Amino acid sequence: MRYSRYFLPTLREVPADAEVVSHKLMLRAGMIRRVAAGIYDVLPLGLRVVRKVENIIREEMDRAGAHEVFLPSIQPAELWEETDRWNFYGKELLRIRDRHNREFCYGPTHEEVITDLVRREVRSYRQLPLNLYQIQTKFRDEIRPRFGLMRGREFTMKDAYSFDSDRKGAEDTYRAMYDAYTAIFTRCGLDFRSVEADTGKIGGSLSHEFMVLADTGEDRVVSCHLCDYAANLEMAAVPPQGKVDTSEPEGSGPDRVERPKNVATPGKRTVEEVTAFLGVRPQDLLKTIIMSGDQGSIGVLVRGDHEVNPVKVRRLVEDETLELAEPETVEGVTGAPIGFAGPMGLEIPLYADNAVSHMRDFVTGGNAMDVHTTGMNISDFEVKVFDDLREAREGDPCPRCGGTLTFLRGIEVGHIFYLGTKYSEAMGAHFLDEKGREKVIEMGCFGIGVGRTVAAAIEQNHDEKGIVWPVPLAPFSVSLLCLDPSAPEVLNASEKLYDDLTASGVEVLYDDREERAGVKFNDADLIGNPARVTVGKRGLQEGMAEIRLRGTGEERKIPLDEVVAAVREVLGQA
RNA sequence: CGGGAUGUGGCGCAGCUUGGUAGCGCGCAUGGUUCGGGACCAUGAGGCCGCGGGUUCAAAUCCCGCCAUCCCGACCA
Repeated sequence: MRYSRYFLPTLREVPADAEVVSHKLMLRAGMIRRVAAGIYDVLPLGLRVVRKVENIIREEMDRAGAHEVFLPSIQPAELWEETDRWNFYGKELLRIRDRHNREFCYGPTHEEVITDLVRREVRSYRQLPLNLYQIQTKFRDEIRPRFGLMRGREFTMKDAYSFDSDRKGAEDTYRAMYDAYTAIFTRCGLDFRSVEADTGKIGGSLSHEFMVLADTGEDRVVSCHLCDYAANLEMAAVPPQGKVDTSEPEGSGPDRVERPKNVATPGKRTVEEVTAFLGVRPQDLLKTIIMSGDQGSIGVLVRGDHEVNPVKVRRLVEDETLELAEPETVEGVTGAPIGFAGPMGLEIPLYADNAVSHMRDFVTGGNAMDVHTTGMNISDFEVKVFDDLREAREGDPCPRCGGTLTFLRGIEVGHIFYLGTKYSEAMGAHFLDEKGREKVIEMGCFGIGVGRTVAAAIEQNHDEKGIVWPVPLAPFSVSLLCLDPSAPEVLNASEKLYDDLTASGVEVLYDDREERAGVKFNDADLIGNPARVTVGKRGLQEGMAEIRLRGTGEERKIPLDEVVAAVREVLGQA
């Protein structure tokens, strides 16, 4: 591609509304432009990268036996009413009406549409298993779009939906997709981990996320330093330390040494304030967190130095709607403003983290303004269930092998789910098995954020000068710089190299512009193609061009007629 | 949705406090000199100052309303 005829508007200065590096660099490198909040134009250079990711995905999905389809972006409300998601998906679902005033939405995901297709066409076990995927634009009206393609409202996603005749088949499919995802992100040249994940609103019971590791990632990942255990922080299990122990403390009963005693703690609400004021350690304090949801309010008890993990609570209580309670709710339940809640005398069910069972003579809120209670013990209130309810911390033991957990940051680029029959049941997707019995189809769904993968690749691979593309994702393999197009010998040598490289199948961005050398060098660094070939008067006097690697900065002089071979060699190993 | 901030040529910003009809850097165009890491000189094009209303002889500047965008929290690929 001749730069002089290409649409590649690079920017010297960073637009003020970009925050993260990938967003800044995609704007500066002329890959994307903003149209509205969370909605972008993808320019030719950006599209080349997007296509590389898509093609890798296609090849691996096809290899895994999936078939590509193209589904509507506009979907009728009736389908969403069948699964009740028309009600539950909330404001994130962009709803629209057509001229007949019929209700539609712009698809944020395609379970309904695909299940509708399959239920109409599949009636025999002989047609299963079936795995259909799409690479298309979806729209989620995010509360807060940000970070460019990382979290847009309109975005390109690969979604695969699998249909199996039984649970075992579905699990086989799940494993096949897991392997395909591993192959995809490996081929993209990215440093990633697969982690155990929460299934969230999509539902289902088995789930992994694929995380590209980057310090700037929004997600926290825990990983064992000994075994291959890895999980999203919100999923990371904390093994109980010793047996859950709710025995009475020594000297219990009427002649117990410590009795609950109220103390004045004016204005002391946080763990730090209370422990400092009373001169106790954070682990001697019991935090009482009020959560409320559709099924009412509950109290969650964790040690003062621990944090509640809401995902674990929701799963234990089986109420997906549980959230941290509003201040008014807390006052209603405890009779005190936030900061003074305690378990004693509360009339809501109490769930406690395992570690709480080992606490003795601790401090809690006094359920009254400016009051805390000391000398508390578990026998002073009734805990419904002890379970793992807290967030894992760096240094916690691994739930699988007893190793030590470390924390990483990652960007979620893929998510795979075993769905079970949630959608097939709601929508009546049945088939007849070999014995003629009607059964419900087992489903799975498997997503990859294409644009986000591109952004994540940049987050993981850049320096102060610009992008440093992994070879498989680079828009072009080589930036060929003609430093002096007005000098015939330089121009001729450059043109010949461009022709030769192109003829040998190398993707070349040929900078033939009338620009100063510095401009070309800087644009090449910004765009980040893996190799750079420079042709200038200086080298040409010795019959040489220079070849330089974007990643390492390694540079060599190569005789003109050996450049093509050298480039191919370098790309193979870069 | 709550909290914070910002809207001025394509990009980055100043001007606003103290109203007098818009300026700087980059980019763009033309000519010249340059030419291996974002050149220099000269000339020039380009702006409903986010939108609407109000105050005033006069509004980018003061007042009111709206819109848009960005940042921090709850969602997700």
